[in-house]
Amino acid sequence: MDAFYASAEQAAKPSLRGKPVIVGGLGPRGVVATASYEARVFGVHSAMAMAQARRLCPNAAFLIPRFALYRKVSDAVMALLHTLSPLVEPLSLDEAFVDLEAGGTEPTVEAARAVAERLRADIKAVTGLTGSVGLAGSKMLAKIGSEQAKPDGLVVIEPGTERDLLGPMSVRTLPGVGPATAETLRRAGIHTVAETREAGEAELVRLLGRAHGASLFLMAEGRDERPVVAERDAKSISVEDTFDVDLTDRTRVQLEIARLADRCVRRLREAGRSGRTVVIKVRRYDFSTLTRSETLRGPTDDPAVVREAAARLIDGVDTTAGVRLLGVGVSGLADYTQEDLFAQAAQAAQAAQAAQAAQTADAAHEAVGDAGRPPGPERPEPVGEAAGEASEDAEKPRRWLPGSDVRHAEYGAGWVQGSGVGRVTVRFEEPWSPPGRVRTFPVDDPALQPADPLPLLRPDADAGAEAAEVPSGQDPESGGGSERGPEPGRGRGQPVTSRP
DNA sequence: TCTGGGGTCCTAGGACCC
DNA sequence: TCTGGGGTCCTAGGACCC
Repeated sequence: MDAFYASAEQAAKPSLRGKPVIVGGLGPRGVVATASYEARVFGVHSAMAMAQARRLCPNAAFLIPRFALYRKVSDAVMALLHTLSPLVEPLSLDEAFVDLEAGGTEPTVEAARAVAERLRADIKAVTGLTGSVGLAGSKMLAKIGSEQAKPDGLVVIEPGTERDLLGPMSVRTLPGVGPATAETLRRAGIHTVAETREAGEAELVRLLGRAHGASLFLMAEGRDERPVVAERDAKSISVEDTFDVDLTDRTRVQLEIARLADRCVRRLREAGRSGRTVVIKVRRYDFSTLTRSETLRGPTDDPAVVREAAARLIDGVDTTAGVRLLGVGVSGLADYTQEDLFAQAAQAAQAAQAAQAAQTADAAHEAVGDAGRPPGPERPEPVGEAAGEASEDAEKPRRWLPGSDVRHAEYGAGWVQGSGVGRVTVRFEEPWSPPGRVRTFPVDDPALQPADPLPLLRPDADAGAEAAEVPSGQDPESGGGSERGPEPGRGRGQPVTSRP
């Protein structure tokens, strides 16, 4: 998808079409997630500090990301991809590899091009947004092609042309070559893909290490045999927060670590997983970053266990000079749910009894190591306890973040344009309306309420029975990630979501 | 008013084991 | 009693990607 978040915002907010839009963190330490093409003209790009983006392009619209919307659009696009092949490898919300051969597309440039053009039309019809396609014989070249195709284009890299195409390009074009690798290569006089190739595998391995050097050499030659792999299981789950102001108070640091641990476990449980290694991450005032980890005897999804491990780990870290970021993660994931862990705990207890009996009989023999132990929870707890569910703050003051959806009792759907000094400014428009007008309210105006994102395309009465069957009464707590829009992709022009 | 958040993979040293 | 050669696991850090 082209400038995905920014394009989705422009599609949702008619007044922003054709204008610079910058989506990202709006706090003092925010960075740009996506800049619209109009904003890129001013030099704004992803990962730039938001402060710098504001200097470069002060008249842009600055918006927080609305992931619930992006996820719905993404689901719709991914569903279209799955109609082409069972082998779809998502890289992020807005990008995926598709193995067309595995989907039965005739292996000719003409057939592949036809499939891709139809896909691009379908994406436009279903989401209202544009996407770009790279077609090639490998993942690396397909990706390079799709970047050349942006925005709203299609590029085919024909077999046999790969080496000539890559030769003059910057080595940064190759996947896996970032700032550090590029600098190492630059010092060795290597700037282009052709020079990388000429350096030879042995030299690249000497410069970059075994794995990196060897894979870079293959890529530089245009050789990339990596298969398209559908739905890989996550290997770790983590959460982290950067604070607007550095934390120095030790008790506050401990409190935040405990909160992060709970959030991390909540996500772990939502995924139906448990993990064995707990990691904390600390970024200090000077941006130096360290991690500390502890591996438990068995996987857990118990918030108390993760909280306690994280607390032990932060105990060993000096934070007196101030920390700007804290994180908690879990790796060594297993597919166990809490119920499974229970069954296992019971089994482990039985096994331990048996082992003890055997050991008593066998006392003179060599000791039994931990390796023989079946995995079990570090500390089993009743399933129903739900210790992770922190009590919600009942009366949090409402925060009106720019870009977020609202509904006014009288004026209808709109979005927050800005807020301050007790007032909030709302623009009332819908994705299918003309640009709307702005009104200002007191921040605590009861007529103004947060709302769910509207679909990007107007729900169409002619969309047919399928759309009509979508359950009405969209639930107000959508956006939690579990909700999925109605299945798209079965008919052209069907909206991503449907509302009553 | 410098530098988010969520991931993956690789390297390297030490412990430990056979 | 001058002391090899694997292999795995754990920890920590770093590069890279979107």
